[in-house]
Amino acid sequence: MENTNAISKIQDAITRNSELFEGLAQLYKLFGDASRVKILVALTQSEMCVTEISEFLSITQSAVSHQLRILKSSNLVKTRRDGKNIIYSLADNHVRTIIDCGMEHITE
Amino acid sequence: MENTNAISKIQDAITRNSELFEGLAQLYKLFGDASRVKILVALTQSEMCVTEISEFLSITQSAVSHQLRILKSSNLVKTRRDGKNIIYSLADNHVRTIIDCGMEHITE
DNA sequence: TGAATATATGAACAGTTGCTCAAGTGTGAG
DNA sequence: CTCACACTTGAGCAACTGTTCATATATTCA
Repeated sequence: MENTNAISKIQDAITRNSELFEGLAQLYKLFGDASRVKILVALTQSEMCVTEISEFLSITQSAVSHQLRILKSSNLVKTRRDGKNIIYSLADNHVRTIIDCGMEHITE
Repeated sequence: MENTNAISKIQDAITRNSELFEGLAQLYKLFGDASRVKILVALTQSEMCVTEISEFLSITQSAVSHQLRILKSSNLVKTRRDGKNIIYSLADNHVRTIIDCGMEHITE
């Protein structure tokens, strides 16, 4: 049964790299919420402060702040202070790539 | 304030395409679970039946079946029957691309 | 310093998710 | 037909998520 054998090699590989795929799922979970995706998409275009973001999402500033905290602690966005404002921007270019990748699947 | 104006254009664009980004989030939600990611990764290597999948995930065959139903109704996987078995495979190549895309972010 | 603005944080709560268990459907072998 | 095997389905439930509300912190300006 060489076919079954090939499959058990795949299964082994996945079992061995279990943590890696859990990390992958964890990453995708961040993109799996409409508010967060919209925030990230907005930030691909320009850096923004919290108030600006909460203006176009129909959720409170508090909710935006909660989401931004999640995105920041996952290193998808970074911050800098500008007077009273805290300006959020993408931490790296992977975010753009990942969004584009998903968009391609959807808009086909 | 031309900068604020630029930002409100971004905000408009996101508000107008709101449904699109909700779809994007919906897509990523599918990849946002370790069991599902592992299933999808396995299927990038070879088609497999339900029992084979449940062998390397430490969850019951029933749980696998539930997840496969989600993946199938979202058109990420397709099925064919072979005797008593139902063989699952990827519905298209976007799944591979999306997984690769995420892996690149993680393994840096 | 005190008021106003911008953001963060914690508690609480409704909605969702992924699992298990039990029971069901479908297929092939004897 | 009946039994065994492969898979599906629905109910139930514990855990998790995203939001709101109330409150706290930080900065600027008068």
